[in-house]
Amino acid sequence: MAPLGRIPEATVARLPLYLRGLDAFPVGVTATVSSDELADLAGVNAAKVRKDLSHLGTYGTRGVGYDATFLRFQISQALGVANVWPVVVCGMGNLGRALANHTGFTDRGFPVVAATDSDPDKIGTVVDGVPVHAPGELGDIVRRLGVAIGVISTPAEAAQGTADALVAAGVTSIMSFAPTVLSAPDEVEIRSVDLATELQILGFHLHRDRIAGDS
Amino acid sequence: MAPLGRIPEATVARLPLYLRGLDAFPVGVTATVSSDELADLAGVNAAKVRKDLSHLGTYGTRGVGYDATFLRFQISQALGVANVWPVVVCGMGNLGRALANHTGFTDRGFPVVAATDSDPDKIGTVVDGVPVHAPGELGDIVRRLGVAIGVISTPAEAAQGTADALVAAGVTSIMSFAPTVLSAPDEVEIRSVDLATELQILGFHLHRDRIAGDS
DNA sequence: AGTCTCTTGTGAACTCATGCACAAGGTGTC
DNA sequence: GACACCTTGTGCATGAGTTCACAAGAGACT
Repeated sequence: MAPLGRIPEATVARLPLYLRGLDAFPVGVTATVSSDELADLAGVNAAKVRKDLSHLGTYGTRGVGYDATFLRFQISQALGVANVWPVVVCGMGNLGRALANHTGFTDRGFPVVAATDSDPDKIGTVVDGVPVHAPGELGDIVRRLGVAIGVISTPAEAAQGTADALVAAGVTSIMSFAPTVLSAPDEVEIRSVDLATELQILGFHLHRDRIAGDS
Repeated sequence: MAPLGRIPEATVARLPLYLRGLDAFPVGVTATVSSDELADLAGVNAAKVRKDLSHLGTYGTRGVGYDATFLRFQISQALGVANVWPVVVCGMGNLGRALANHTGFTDRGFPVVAATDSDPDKIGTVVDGVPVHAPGELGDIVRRLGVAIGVISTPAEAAQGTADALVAAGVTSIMSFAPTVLSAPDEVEIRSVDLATELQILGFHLHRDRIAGDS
């Protein structure tokens, strides 16, 4: 009903999952997919799928399901997948190098076009096709290569400075792996992924289960 | 008031952030921290901090704040941080290698004690102190080394098989980086982190802002 | 046409989480 | 001891997100 109202954050976070699930259907072949099937493919439940898709104004066919091709188009449209957003990786440690070389990024429209690192031995080299520059050149890189997203994989101490440099260069989307809080203007979108924190959450449940077992 | 009731999931997810924030206070020195300060350190607001801590039955002192040392102890207790949970990394590609070598894991009580990979050239080698085994040995590794958590950093195609093997070996906590949905029994806790999905969410906002700008 | 079966789209209840606002209860000062 | 000043702990209102349940439609078969 709402052709393009505000899409809830929770829905936005699931749209990529649906898109990923639709990869199970070959392109060019007409096929229909029900909310039930898509729910399985995305790992959520059917009611959520239907409500989420209703926010896109996507119309499935009652009694039949959704046309897989058209649905893919609709979700791609909403997510802006057609765009290509160049990425710069800041901090070429173990994690940074893995990210720079991550094929899943380029495949989905997020080519890593450059990297920065403070190690003089790395500056000027090309790692897996990605040129490594000095942190001071960040502003220049962003402007020259049209970088839209900055990935921070520096040590925690350097993270805020890196974020500041990215913001100063006009980057408004940041994904950080540094285990620290970053401050930035409101218009800058920051997604923070702390791997150790994720493990601690798993650890909490293990701990709880063990206590529950000791009865 | 509630010495140990059920702690809401949202609170559990923030406890590691508080713990991380408390690192700003030196151990052994008595210091007090207010909910306001801790909120800044963890990147949330003060009301949330107080409500979260109230779930632990933690008592701060009105007019003063929380004793940093005691608070650290309380949160550590709740999270079960005293325990050490050995981790096995499945899939030693770029990402797997970075994870196996990630100091943040060992530092927080999650030592990577072994890894698996299907590449015959890697099997039998030791990468950054972590021995690499064949996937078939997974069950044996888990039992022998007391592995509590499995990290899946294999390609998507191999992820489900790896998860099945982990579950069969008795692992009930899995962290997956594979871009696919994993199925497992209910008692198994799975945390899925898809890096490309995270970028797509950032991309959505960039896309939206660009459209909003074109007016 | 009528009926049966299927699946969407959505109103409504419900759960979970957030944020406000303030009383309760400490500390320190005069 | 009284008073001023803090900061916690929490009741309550608000909001976001999830789930249920079912009417409304679309196709298929007779």
